[in-house]
Amino acid sequence: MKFSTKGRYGLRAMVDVAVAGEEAPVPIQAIAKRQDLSEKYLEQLLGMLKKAGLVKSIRGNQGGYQIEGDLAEISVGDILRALEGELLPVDCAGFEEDGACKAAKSCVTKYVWKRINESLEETVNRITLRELVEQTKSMQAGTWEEE
Amino acid sequence: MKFSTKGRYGLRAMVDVAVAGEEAPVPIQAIAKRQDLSEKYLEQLLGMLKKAGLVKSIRGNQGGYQIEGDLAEISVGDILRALEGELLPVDCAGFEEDGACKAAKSCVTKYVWKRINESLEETVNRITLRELVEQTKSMQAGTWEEE
DNA sequence: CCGAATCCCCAGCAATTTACTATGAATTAC
DNA sequence: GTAATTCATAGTAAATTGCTGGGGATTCGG
Repeated sequence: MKFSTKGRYGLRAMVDVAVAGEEAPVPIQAIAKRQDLSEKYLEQLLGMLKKAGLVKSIRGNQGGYQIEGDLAEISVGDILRALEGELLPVDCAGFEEDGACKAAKSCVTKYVWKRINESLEETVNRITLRELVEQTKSMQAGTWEEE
Repeated sequence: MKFSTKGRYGLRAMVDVAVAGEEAPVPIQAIAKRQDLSEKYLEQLLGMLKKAGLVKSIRGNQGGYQIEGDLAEISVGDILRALEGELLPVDCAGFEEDGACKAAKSCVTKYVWKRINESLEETVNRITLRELVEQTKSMQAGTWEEE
């Protein structure tokens, strides 16, 4: 029950692009350097984020990535789903109705997974990229205090 | 971001033992048959649950497993932690203070993981084994309706 | 139009984890 | 004593993770 590096690095990359890319597009190299991540690996993650419509890319010299759309309308859930796939903690749980699990009929654990999933979704969908950007800026400005 | 079969099968096994083991101890074979799981694999899972103090075992003929302690005081969180280890979605997140992550100082994603973790913990700690047992019994009796 | 800086795509691969299976010993009821 | 159990440890095939590498396509600046 862990997020992989895809989710972890990718979220950091998104925040980085959002903070650094308000004017010019942000090249992978710059993200890699600031976040201390592999360029090649970041390439893949940004590819996923692009396919999900969360960033746009500008090719060629002076190119790079920028956030696609409104910071306030991109949630952490969107980002993590793009990188990790559906966040469902298990495959059964009635999300796909047909018999993944023989015992489904009298299997109460299904409801457990459902509840876990709901609370997870609610949490990640409620946090927006905009919040994270603002918080990052305050931290960098020194006006942020550990909560 | 998925639970492994350890968590999924193990939780089902716990419910099974709780429901079937009110009088006599429940042998692995019986759990395996009812839940359609491998005996050998279940052996391992029950070993973990025992080490965590959630079940007790009676060896020898007529032996098997029983829940250790009060159903109302065993939470799904206890069970999943015994099987999956800590549920933390990532390694950083300030749960272990020292520098797992270079960027920690200005890394806002830490707070994201913290919030996810809190909501997950709250959910799993709130569901008790007792609830699951009661729900299972109603389902088996036919007095349970899909919600 | 050239060359450097970019993104883009796909293949490969070592290490780790997962989900078991196998073997055999120790214990206990009858 | 024998059959039914738990217990402990080891092995292992398949999948997943976390990258690395090669080579191409695109674009800007001069």
